[in-house]
Amino acid sequence: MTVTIHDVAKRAGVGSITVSRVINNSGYASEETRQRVLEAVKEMGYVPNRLASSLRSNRTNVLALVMTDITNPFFTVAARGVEDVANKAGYTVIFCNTDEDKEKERKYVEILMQNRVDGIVLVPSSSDSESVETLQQNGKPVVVIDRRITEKQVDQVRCDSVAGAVQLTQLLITLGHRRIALLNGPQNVSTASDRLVGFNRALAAAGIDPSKQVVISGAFTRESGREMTRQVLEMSPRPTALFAANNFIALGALSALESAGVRVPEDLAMVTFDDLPESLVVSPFLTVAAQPVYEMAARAAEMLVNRLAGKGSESFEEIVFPTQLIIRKSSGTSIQS
Amino acid sequence: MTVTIHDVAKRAGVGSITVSRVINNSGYASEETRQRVLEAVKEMGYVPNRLASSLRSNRTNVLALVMTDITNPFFTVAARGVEDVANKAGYTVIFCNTDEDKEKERKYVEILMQNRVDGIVLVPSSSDSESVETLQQNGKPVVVIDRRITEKQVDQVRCDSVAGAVQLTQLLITLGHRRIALLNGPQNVSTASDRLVGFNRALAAAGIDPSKQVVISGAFTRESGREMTRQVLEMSPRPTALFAANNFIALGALSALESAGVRVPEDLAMVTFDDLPESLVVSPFLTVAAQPVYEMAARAAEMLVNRLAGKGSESFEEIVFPTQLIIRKSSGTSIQS
DNA sequence: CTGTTAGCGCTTTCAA
DNA sequence: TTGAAAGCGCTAACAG
Repeated sequence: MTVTIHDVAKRAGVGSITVSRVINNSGYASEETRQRVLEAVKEMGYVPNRLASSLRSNRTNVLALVMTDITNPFFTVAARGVEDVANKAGYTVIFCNTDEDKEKERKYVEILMQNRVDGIVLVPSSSDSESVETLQQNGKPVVVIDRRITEKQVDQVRCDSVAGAVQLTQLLITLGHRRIALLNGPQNVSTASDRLVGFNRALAAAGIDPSKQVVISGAFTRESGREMTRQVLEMSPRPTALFAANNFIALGALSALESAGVRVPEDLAMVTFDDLPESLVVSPFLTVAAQPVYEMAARAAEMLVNRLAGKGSESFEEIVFPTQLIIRKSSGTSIQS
Repeated sequence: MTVTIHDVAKRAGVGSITVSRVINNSGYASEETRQRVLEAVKEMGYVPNRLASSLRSNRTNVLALVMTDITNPFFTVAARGVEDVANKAGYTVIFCNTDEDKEKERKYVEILMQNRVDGIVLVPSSSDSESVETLQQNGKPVVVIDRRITEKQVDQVRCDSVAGAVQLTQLLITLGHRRIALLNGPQNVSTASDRLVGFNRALAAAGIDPSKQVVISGAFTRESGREMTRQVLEMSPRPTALFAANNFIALGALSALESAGVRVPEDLAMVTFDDLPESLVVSPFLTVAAQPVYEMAARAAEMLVNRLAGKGSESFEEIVFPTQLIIRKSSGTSIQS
């Protein structure tokens, strides 16, 4: 029924291992033999069976990127970063969405291990994710990206969320703001907790009591951003500035503010983490701490590829990229307080 | 080294086939045996090898979505539609980006066949894509989505681009526009050619000579949208309305218009195909012909899953969804011509 | 430069 | 309800 390597071998009048060598460009083969084999392959419409090949060789040449939500432009850019590097190194990439759900993450990791992917780039759904442990126990190289994981020996690539939050907060303070609301992500995600740390640090350094500021913890979603913003708008005195912990929260905030007729930055200043990709924005307006997502993802993929090639460093690497402060209109100008 | 099914079998004191049955919930197994097997599985940290399983059973339980660009929100929504349905049916989904490149598409299809995925949802990079033929020759079920393919017997799911373009064009005509510029995608993609057909049809029906209208063919990208818009702005007499053939072209147009200080809709009216996902838009502004992307993708996945379950219809199905005209501000009000 | 042998880990087939 | 034997298609290891 299906054409196998043996059929091709017979047709070409060679041994099947020779066909294997020609197909995979491994080992020697005389030019003449090579031609005959390739011809037979074409004539018979032979499609190598990677399942068999991988079973035997113990390599699939497949990597996986486990992330929270491909719907977020942040991650779709990350996906391209991983894919580009991986493809160049001869790997195919599989993408998985965990929706910030620990159980979904566990399931995907299980499936990936069953399918014997060679390595994994992981955006852990929460700080106490057990995926790294599971994977390492099974001898699968992992690189954790974007978020920290508690007490784990593992390769990591991420941005300096603390420093980025400090920059954004300092900017607002410099502009005269003394009541700033932080619309944050879930506490159990390191990017959220780190941004809170940076927020507090900048406030304290400026002699402002952090405990008197408004900090709301929600989800990294637009809907949550709207909801948190509504809460802020009902406060009195109302904060004069908003610090959104990621792009989706910022979009939700903008939408809620517009509904309420609150102008940015005239009535309320705003800053946020994560820039939106140029392709999706008509005219950039938000003051942001931008993360070099593509580079981070590409770097993570490189580390993985290197480990698989036996070229990785002995110890685990931890790479922290700086954020870039981009000041635009949403943060406004100095205010009188 | 690795724990195999035999190791588990030995530990549980049963035959390996029994372990297989318990793991896959196939065939009979007494409750006692089942418990002993599951215990052994857990104790030994056994991870079934799907490569071996698939090699033997000739099923991978993996589907693939081959699309042009996951960076486009249109496709990220489509991805979720396929994934949700597929997961529910017990399949994992692999995503591939072709970047509208025929060669890349060919390569991915090749890899997917080598990996013996069970079926494929395909957004063909161009109307003359040969992927369908290749896949069908290898007995792989395919469902073509979003775009038509010339002269092919294959399951298809898409939107009625002609009717959508007619609606958008009619709206502009009704508002008094007589000089409309169509910023289109590449000619060899059916959604582009169909939208041109609808555009012309609506004009002709209104007694306007289509051949006197401005039609530019570019790519479905933001950069191309900018470039085409610049061309339009230099024309004299300048068109009074813009018809963008997809969301990225529209975003590029908006950006170019803003740079040029041209206001929408006051100075120039605008309509476009494809709505942007709610999560990415602060306040919807564009008048669009919206496509039910998620539903289309889900339907395509269903067809595929059904075929694989032997429940598909005898003949090939062709499902065409209607577009939904959503009138917002960008199309403006009636003008005097 | 080429081939033989064996076996990767699982499930199908048949038998009990 | 359970098991033994065979083999899916390929490549590692060795030999020539």
